[in-house]
Amino acid sequence: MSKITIKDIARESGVSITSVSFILNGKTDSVSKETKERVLDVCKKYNYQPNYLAAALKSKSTHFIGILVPDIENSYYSRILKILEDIFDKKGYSLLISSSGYDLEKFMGNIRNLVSKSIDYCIVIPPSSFQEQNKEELARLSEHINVSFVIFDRKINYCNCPVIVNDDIQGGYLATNYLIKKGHKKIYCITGSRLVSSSIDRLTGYKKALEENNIKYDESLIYEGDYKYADALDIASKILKKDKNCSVFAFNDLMAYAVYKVANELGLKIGKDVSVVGFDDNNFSNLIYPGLTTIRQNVQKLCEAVAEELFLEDCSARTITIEPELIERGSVNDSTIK
Amino acid sequence: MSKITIKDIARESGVSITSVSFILNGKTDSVSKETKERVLDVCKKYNYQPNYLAAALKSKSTHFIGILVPDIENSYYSRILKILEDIFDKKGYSLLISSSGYDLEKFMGNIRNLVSKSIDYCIVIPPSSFQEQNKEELARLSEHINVSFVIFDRKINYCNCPVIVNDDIQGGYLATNYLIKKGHKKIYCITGSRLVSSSIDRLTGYKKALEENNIKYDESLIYEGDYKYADALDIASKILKKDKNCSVFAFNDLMAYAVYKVANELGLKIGKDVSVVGFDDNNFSNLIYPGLTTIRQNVQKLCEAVAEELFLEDCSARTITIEPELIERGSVNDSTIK
DNA sequence: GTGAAAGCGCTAACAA
DNA sequence: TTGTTAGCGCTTTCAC
Repeated sequence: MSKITIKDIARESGVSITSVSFILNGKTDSVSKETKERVLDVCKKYNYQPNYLAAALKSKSTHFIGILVPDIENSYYSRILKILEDIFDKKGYSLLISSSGYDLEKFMGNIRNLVSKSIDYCIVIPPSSFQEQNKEELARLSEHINVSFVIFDRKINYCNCPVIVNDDIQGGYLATNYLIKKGHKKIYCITGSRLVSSSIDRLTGYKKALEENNIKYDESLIYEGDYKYADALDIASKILKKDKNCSVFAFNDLMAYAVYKVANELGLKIGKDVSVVGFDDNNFSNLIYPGLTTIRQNVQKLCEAVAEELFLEDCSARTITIEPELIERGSVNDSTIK
Repeated sequence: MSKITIKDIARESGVSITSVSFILNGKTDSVSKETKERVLDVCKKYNYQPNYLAAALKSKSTHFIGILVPDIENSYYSRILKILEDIFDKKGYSLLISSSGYDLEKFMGNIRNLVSKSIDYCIVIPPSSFQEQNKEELARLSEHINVSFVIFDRKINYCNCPVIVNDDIQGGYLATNYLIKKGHKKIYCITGSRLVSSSIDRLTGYKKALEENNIKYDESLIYEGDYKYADALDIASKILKKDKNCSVFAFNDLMAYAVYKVANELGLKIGKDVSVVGFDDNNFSNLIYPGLTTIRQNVQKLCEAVAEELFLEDCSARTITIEPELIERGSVNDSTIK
């Protein structure tokens, strides 16, 4: 019942604690083979599990990585968590996940909480409400403690740490250019909040594609959404009622689904009457009918970059950008072959 | 830079370590107000964060709760994680999440890993491959260590710990009865693996509803799926090609989406030509067109029950069952008013 | 090749 | 009301 310790193992195998510790930690150069085997046998016999805490206390390394996401339930973040868990598991690290729920207060509290748990590293996806003023607290934290930070998925350039993001400009460009090549010239946008960098960048990419194709940018085609389904429903309704044969670039898949819904209700066919391109490539985008053509961020690469930068332990400010790709499915009609 | 400790605080405020410890832990009865204030000031000044690890090592309680889920990315599990995180956060516990990926080996390895991290409690959602033979190892683990286990979401009655599950029999009954009341008599089923308890129970509920309504059970209407989308596509295709105006009870929403997809491809309308009821109420089921009528497990209640049972620390075997509800949307036609 | 011993930062008797 | 002190289980230096 009572947990057995390294002391018990040492006593049972008739060696010192030191030897047991060495054997368990692979520092086996200075230990005879017989001793090693005997100790290992005893460990197995008693099903000995070293106390991680005590080891961490002494060695100053918990092998815990804290990660702050706005919302675990969001499939985009849960995908990231899964990949990161996989990557770090292989390196012997455990993830301490904290869901800050888009709330800034909770977010800062969660950081403090993680830090007090002696994490070695910290991956931060800040809520969109994260502002310049919070930089200071983050900086103070990382100064007072011995934790390397990395910012992920949000272009925040005023923190003294690496920032890893998707190339949203390129994503916006890819989506728009695809629609143009399919013969669409009048392309509506449903953006996210026009204050957040991802949305700003996607729009920049949109404009770039138009420009390259000599299409004039028309502000009246741009509708500001908030990356949520509900609001996008209203916007889609406005667009489709005005313009039954339109093409829409939704700045995330969720809002693209709203276009599907409204089109269905109006008896319009996606991929024939109306064309939609999304952004994210949610799991569902391949299940829906017709499949949603969308921009896929290279989440795997993004996560690998996070791990790489983190272990560099170089907290100078820099931005790493990962290229997205276009996933072609059936939600866009080809009006060049009409 | 170097982390400051309770010792530093004691020295700076001119009191003993004990007093600081007491003040920080709210055992303030035996400390004068002035001392308390002084110490607190010093703590704030130096931005002191107590070392959680050292405290845990001494007090034998880490306030970590381990949780094993088959797959973080699955929205059903990520929903559970979010709710559990919320519940336990309020009680001052942090979740150590482990994704076992449906693989039994990895699952058992993860349990051992969590245990070595000195978790206080452990919530287990076993992979479906979890078998009687693993009971022993689980039992051995919980014997050698001081961790209370709870099994969640899987009816495994041979472990010596509480089991919290949704009432799948009732769920199956609710879905089937609803279809019957809408005038459907010939109801196809796409089940999960007929070896897992959830699937067995849902089918039991299905039969119960038929019986109550004097409809004969017809084995040829039952198709065994595996809770995945891809396979369900084939099954849906078989069913719909044979029977264009049918009604289907899919044992989860994902497989219901497959019915949508196939119906769309065949030019059949869900909610008019073909009727579907799902199970789970995924986020997406309200976004799809038409909305999917489905069975919603009361995840909140399920999670609350988990917390409650866990803290009871009574590891006697018992099963707690939570009632689901039917969410009516537009995927079933009313053939009584034809 | 092996072991004694110091100490990581904290808690909580016990003493004063 | 406050301080002294003995550990928690482990790592690691240094001596044998």
